[in-house]
Amino acid sequence: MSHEVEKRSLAQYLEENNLKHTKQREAILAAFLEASGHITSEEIHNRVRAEHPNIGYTTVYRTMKLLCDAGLASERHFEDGVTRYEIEQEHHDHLVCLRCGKIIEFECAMIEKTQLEIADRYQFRVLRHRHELYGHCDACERAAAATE
Amino acid sequence: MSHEVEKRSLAQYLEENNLKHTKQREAILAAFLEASGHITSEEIHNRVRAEHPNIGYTTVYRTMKLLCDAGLASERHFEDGVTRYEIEQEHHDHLVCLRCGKIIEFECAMIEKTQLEIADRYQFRVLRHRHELYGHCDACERAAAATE
DNA sequence: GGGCTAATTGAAAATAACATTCAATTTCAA
DNA sequence: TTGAAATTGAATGTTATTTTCAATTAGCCC
Repeated sequence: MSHEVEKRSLAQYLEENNLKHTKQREAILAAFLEASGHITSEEIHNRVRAEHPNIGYTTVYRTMKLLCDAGLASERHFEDGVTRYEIEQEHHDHLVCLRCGKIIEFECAMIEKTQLEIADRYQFRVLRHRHELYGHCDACERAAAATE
Repeated sequence: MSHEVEKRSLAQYLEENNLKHTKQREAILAAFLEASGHITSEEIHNRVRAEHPNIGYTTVYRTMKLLCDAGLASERHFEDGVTRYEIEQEHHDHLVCLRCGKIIEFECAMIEKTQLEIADRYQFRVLRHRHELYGHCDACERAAAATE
């Protein structure tokens, strides 16, 4: 059994908030963690149903919201309008391929630092941020070149 | 009459694409430009109706899409899930206040440059990007402090 | 272990934002 | 002016997400 840390973290959150520990919540957490990031509710639902065929969409939505509140997941809105969830951990930013949808993560301390300087200039207190570069990944760029 | 440049720009786009110049399109463009950025379709619709009570939502949606194609506007998806349009011009990024919704624009050549270096590292071709810092603006931060 | 009560579930219906359809209207080139 | 093609807007369709509500379940108390 993996994801012990996250399971315990969820259990703690449930307990602290007088919420109940259900197999649905456990299953959804597992499915989400196994998928390793940037997953939609629909994808989570599909994965969960493989093991637990009668867990509904609704429960997936609700549970993902709960995982966000619990600090285990966070919502992301890329430019296709569908909400995706990612594992809440060290902050990272994204390269998003507009052709194949591939998502690459990156981090850059220099940019993070510059951001804060800019915010300072406007007396703005930064709580979180998003930084996404949209374009074509290597494979798609080659494919596009080959087609022309 | 202001916004002459944009009007001419739209007229040119319509002509080049064998599209027609209608008063609805002109009115929507004017309402959009007067609003100065980060506006939703609904807000545009409200503004347009003040002058032209029988222009429908549909026409606003379609026209905003057209203005995007024409390069006069561009779509933005902040974290509330509603599409907003902004005037297409020099690229800039955003500070978004989570309390009052205020949106401040900023630019930073250093960050732009660093971005490209990162993309290079992944053989990624950047077509566009978004960079948003979410937090509290000065006024809201003070308000929050006063409440506590 | 059984009872109890509040939390949870899931199917269905509701909502919100946006897209499409289609008949009626309008633009504009000839 | 005319007529074909584009446009409009009301209504309807979609898609993603949320709410409702009756039925079920978790987990404390005995």
